Amino acid sequence: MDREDRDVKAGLIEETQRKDATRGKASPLRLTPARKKVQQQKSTEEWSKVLEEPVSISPELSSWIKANANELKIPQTDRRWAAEVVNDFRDNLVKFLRSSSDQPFFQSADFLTTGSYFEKVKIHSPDEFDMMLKLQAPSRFNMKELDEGLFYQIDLVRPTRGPIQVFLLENGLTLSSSKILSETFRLVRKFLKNYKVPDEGCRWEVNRKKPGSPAVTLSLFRNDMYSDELISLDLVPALEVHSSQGWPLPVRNGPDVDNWLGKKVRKEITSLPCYFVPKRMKGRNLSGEAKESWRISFSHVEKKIITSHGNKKTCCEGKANKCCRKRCLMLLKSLIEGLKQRFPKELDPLCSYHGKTAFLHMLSIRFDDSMWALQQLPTCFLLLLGALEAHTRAGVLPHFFAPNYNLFSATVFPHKAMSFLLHALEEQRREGLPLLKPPAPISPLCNFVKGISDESFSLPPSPADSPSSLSPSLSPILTSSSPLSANKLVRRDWRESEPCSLTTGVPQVSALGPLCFSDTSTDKPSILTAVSSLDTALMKKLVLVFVAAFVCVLLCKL
DNA sequence: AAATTGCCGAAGACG
DNA sequence: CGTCTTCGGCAATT
Repeated sequence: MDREDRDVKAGLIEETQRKDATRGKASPLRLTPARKKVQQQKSTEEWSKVLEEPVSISPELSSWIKANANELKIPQTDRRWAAEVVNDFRDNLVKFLRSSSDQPFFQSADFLTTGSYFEKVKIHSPDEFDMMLKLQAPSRFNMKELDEGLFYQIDLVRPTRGPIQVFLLENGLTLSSSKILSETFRLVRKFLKNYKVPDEGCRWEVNRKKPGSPAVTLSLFRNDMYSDELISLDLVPALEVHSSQGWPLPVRNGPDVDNWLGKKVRKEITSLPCYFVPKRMKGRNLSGEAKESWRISFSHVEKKIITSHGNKKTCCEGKANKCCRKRCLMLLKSLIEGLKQRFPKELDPLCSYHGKTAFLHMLSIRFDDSMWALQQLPTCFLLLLGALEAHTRAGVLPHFFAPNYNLFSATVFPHKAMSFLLHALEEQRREGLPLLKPPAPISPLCNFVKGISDESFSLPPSPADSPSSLSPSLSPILTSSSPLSANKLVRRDWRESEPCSLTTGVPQVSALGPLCFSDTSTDKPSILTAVSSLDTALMKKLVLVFVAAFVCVLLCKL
């Protein structure tokens, strides 16, 4: 531990020296355009704090962060099975849409894979997938800004008789986001009627439409009667506006990446097409057009710049140049998930995109690869966390591509939630980041269960084998009390029973939750996994209750 | 011209 | 640590 700490400190000093010596000019944190831009966006003092205050970091905290960073990867057995199921769905849906004369506008559809799984920053388990269903725009559009560069009304430049016609409002020009979305729902449902999942033990279900969501969300279940969601897949129809038309005016300049990725890359980025997803603006009493608003999407660009994130070409080439950028984002996502899991109601407006946005801003400011050396992961992560804290404190988090849009504005992120988040973040920092959660204190019971399922069902390497290896880790042991996440499986249940977690809050679970999932199927592997997960769940509950009772007794005696 | 093939980089697994 | 493998992405090819 001492050694590690020395390494970290040595790394820090080294970095400082290099910065001062080899880049004789001003420190990047002072005078660069990026810095100036940020200063315009938010208070100077906040950023000075975030970026210049030396981060003091205890050896314990350092190794805690490192240990957690190693717990984020997704196991290959799970990944393999999930990839097979998801890819098969995708390929067949595309085939279906192309051959579907029923809806000509969707015949040109193609997939664009986005989101954290495909950015290789998905953590813990391949249980969430995001895909955009690209829809080719047949002609030119007027993109009328509705809200700070993020929401638009989309009108055809002139009337058309093309297949897009059925998705226009009465004026014959305005493209209706709700009509496109409902049609996507209809087509997906129609597709599923005749679609067979490669793993016969499973089925896809279309979730109910959520107001304001641009996605058709599908859940993969095992065929047991009370099965839990194994995979959630977001399918978002995305209108592709051809690159020849350029990005809409409010975002025309592209993101602030000149120092980090270079002007040339920014040009390349803005010459890509842009996409619009059928997302309604938030707010009551919207006008007719505002109800049909579209949100501009940069998922494809985000994916590009996260996968090729280096300031120099050599970043992450070979072992010596490995950087810790992605690991930092993964850690931040993990913390955000942890916070949301513990405070589902209070932190409902918080999502991983806030973390991603803070991350992107951070990359554009701390642009040099040497600042992200792998050994400096704890420092870098704490800086990133500090940046999120600063954004929270200021109530300002500009969208990375539409900087006039504040993701932390009170209309989308209520003050109450904002100050709760600030408190929660400060508390996490104070307490040494307990919600990053421990490096698998894997309970013996867990191993025992896993051992059983692995050994007694070492089926031949067939589709049937994979789910049984996936299920134990995905089993629904505790479910959150939040209605939003109630149907979402909650993994790494032991987090709830960590001693440290008891200091920050009572686990928000129903003590009888697992009983609801008791399962009476005839399928062998699923019986096993259901029962074993029930066992672990009950055991953990019992332990928790026992500990609580013990504490009570102690307190009473005092 | 839809579908197959091969190549490469990223990252997990394993010794 | 280094090596092997898998997956995703791309484009050439048939």
